[in-house]
Amino acid sequence: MKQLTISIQDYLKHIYELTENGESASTNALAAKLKIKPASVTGMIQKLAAAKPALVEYKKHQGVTLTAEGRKAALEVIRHHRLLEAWLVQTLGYSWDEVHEEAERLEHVISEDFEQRIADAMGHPLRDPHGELIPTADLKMPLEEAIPLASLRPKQSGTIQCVKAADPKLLQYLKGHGLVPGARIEVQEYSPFDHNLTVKVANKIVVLGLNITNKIFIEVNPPKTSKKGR
Amino acid sequence: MKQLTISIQDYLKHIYELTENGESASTNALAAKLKIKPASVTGMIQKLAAAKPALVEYKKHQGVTLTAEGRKAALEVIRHHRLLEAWLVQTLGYSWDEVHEEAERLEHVISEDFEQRIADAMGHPLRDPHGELIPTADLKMPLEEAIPLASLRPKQSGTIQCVKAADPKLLQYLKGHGLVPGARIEVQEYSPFDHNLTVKVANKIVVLGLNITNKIFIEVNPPKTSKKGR
DNA sequence: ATAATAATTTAGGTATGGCTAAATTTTATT
DNA sequence: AATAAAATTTAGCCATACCTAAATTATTAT
Repeated sequence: MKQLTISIQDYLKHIYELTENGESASTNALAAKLKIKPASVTGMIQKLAAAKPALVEYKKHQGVTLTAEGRKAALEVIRHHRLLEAWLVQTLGYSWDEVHEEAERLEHVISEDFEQRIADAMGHPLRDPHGELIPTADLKMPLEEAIPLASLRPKQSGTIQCVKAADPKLLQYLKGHGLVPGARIEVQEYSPFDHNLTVKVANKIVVLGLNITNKIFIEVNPPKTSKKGR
Repeated sequence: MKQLTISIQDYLKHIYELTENGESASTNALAAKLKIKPASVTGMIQKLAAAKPALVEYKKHQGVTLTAEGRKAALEVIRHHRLLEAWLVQTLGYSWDEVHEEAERLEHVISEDFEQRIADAMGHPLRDPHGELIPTADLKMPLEEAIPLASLRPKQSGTIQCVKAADPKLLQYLKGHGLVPGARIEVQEYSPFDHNLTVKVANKIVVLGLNITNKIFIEVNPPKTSKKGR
């Protein structure tokens, strides 16, 4: 497979993220995510669909999905990104709200050799500093067991696995409340009208809106049934 | 100063290297170094000379030199490159013949923040793994005291400071003979016709041609005069 | 000094990957 | 079903940075 341009790598990565839920990625959504105009997106996806091994599946007015080829390429970029984030945090003391931007540029230029060296150096981590799963070296995405905090209800508890956010301000805010991967969390109240959740983390009580609870992913503790063990 | 394209950064870096000796860089030499056609170089240097703060000084058919602006930009890239080489060798176990290519791509995308973090982490090294001087944070190139091995004659001795070579094969060869920065070296014979030097390094004798002795830079020991101290 | 050669520049072309404005579809509303 | 609104595509432009071929200028040799 030939070397893809940085631009194409970016398209594929963002298409991957938009299609993770199984839906196809719309021109507009892609344009918004890439911060370019929709018309430019149309041009590029036509090119990606026409490529010799097609990288995307595309029919006019129906959005795009990745082909197997395209997905491989996307996972390669995502693997680079997440390994880099982990590595920058571990070895250069970046905080989790600073790494994204740096990794965003480095992900396109590091060699496979570099990728392997940092993966080895870190002992092949499963997740990046935000808790996002890192695609394996053979480019398969591990299965995510965690579910959105938004789907939990009072009495349920678990451990934060992943925080899907990039905005530095938000990340700083979350860290300030102890809402980081590894933290244990317990839902205390649910407000059905605004979908706010009152939760306990780090021995403190916080009320979180849907905007936030949708971005925090939890591995849920088994419900305590009548006190017989398992 | 606005952000320069990768292409422009590369031009400036190579112009810097070609003009270190004080001469101007010819279109042809630049083209050879950049591995592009001379016609393309002409176009670009015209653009660089016409830039709002001019980056190069250029008169038709007379080659280019850097302006103060251009030199700053070149030194920034070179600082990135050399810090990265040192960093990759120190933390990821790259060997000195492997780092160049990787640094070549990374140098254009790392942030100033990244630059500072690795410089701090390494304690602000003076030289990279080849012994090349690293421009300071305020973009001044330290003065090189070392002189080419080619200019030494029998009885002279010194320490290798720098090996100006990028070709991996050559670098491996040199390392195999102990011709690395820090090694002590003593000239034993000089052959005036082919300019070969017979030298002693690491307790072994090697004969080196001008191609090599021009690339190894030595900090010379003071001559042993009659045995009175200094 | 002239001719041959080498170096450099000009002219015109290509591929990438953006943009705007206008045309077309699709979707939603009445 | 007709129309309004939104999404998408087409068409035509622009900048970057490379290329080839031809023209020009410099340099070198006779």
